[in-house]
Amino acid sequence: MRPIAPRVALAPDAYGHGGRLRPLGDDGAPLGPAVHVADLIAAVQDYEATGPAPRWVWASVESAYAPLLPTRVARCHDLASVESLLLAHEGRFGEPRSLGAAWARLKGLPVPDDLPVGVADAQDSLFVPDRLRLPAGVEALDAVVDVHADQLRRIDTIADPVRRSRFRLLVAAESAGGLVAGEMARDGLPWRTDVHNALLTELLGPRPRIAGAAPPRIAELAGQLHDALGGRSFNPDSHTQVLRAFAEQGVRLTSTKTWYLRDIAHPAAALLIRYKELARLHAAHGWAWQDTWVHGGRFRPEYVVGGVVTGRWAGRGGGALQIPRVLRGAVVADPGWRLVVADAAQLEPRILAALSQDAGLARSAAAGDLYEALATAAFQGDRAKAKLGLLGAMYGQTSGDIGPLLATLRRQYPAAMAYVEAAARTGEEGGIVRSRLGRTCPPPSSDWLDLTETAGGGEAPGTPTDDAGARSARARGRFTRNFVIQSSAADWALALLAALRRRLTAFDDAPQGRPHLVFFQHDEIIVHAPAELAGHVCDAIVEAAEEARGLVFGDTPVLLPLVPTVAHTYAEAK
DNA sequence: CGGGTTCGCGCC
DNA sequence: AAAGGGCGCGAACCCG
Repeated sequence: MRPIAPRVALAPDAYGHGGRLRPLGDDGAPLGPAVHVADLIAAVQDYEATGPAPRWVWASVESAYAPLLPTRVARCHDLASVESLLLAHEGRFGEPRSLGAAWARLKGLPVPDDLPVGVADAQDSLFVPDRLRLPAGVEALDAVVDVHADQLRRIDTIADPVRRSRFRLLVAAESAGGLVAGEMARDGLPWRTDVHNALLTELLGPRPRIAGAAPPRIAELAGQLHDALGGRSFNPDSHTQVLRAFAEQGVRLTSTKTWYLRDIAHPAAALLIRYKELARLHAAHGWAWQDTWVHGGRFRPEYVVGGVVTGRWAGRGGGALQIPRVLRGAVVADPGWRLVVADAAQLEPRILAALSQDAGLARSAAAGDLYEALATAAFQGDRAKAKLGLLGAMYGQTSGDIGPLLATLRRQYPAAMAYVEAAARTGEEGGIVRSRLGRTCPPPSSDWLDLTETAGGGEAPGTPTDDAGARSARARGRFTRNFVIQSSAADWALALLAALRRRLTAFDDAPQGRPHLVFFQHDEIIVHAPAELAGHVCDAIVEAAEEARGLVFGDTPVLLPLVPTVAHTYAEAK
């Protein structure tokens, strides 16, 4: 018999199917000795099935959860993810986050760098245990126990009880995100290669027999482009050659950006726009992409939880978070199954309303269409202006005719505007800002010039150095201004994912099959579910969104609606 | 020749 | 319709 424990530290063996476990209390202190089990999956299943499921404490999803899948666990504490959150919170942004690095810091030993991401996938010589970066002779489980206790202690040092409990929520949500990411990477997104091929053939012509050859439609456009620009041969993919070809026709371009080309009267401009569209589709999501990334009817990208400083996820390989709209018809539910697609409408302005507690903006955010309500209240019913102004306020836009819109917002929604402007000022002055749950932005660094040096350098106003310093200060102000909103939106989305994942486990034993998350992109999710359960999944989504709102923002009138649609294909849902 | 940078565009 | 924030990625390009 095993002891009941609120937490269990887990470390798989370097080889084989066994591993070591150690029961822990909620304070991280061991409740008993470490035990070795020959069958780690069976041991984990036993814990999960009998008694309250513990919180598994492990080095990382990659090292500990991936080997367990498809066995699922209810909750975990992911040391690598939490180490990142804590380091940033402590003002030590970017230090190595592996178990070995955290352990070495704790013991006052030289800290190893993290291995670059993706290396283990490319090189067989790098086993998962090596990625932990522990010195030889140190038991992984002992390091897990020590680092975990230290992390709990560091969390406890957050003095303000509200901030401390929010940070604990962030830790739990980030860890749950790791579970979701691991599961989604394994399950994959349903992807119909026949539909994808039909779409490609329709747009590009038949797949070229010779690898590397341009598809017919692209070759044809390249020919027309040459003819339109004087017949001289040039590479339409080359920025500089395109500029030169246009110049030879007497058209001086400063850029080959699509939006810029739209205003160019020369007939070659429209051809180039179309060429670029199709060439990009072919290069980024064409047949070669499909060969690499789609197998067995599933697109299997990797997700990197917390891969973006704001807490958004990043993708690794395959452009998981950039599926082009024209290809969304290829995402099709299996026969007898449905896609439940849900996205959070107008999430970021709603997050601003909740963060700033601006009474007027909150009233608008209590409505179904925030921009419409905002327009009625302050912009004479002009929805476009309301949207433009609010987006400009959140992103720090200064150009265009936005000045009067910002002035209106400042007058009508002083608390909301003060909130983003305070964040911008903090960033300009070199300070740091945090999300609602405590995710911390990076300090000024190589990306932004050293502001203090510029400010204190005795430069006269108007010198080039001063201009550059001021420009970079404003750039960082725009970053921190957006950070507080984008990262708090990510907090909510992460809490939502965790809540939804937990609700979906209620259907784990459904005879038709288990509904599962197959896609997550910032403010949008897709659940693949048996048709009979799609309605229940919709309910679970709505409830999870509501739970996340309460967890992250407490009692707020601001709605953060997540609207589910049941569909056969992703394209249909939008 | 390979690695790093720039540009442009896909997504939110 | 773009512009402000955040990304990944591919092709071209630059450099040692």
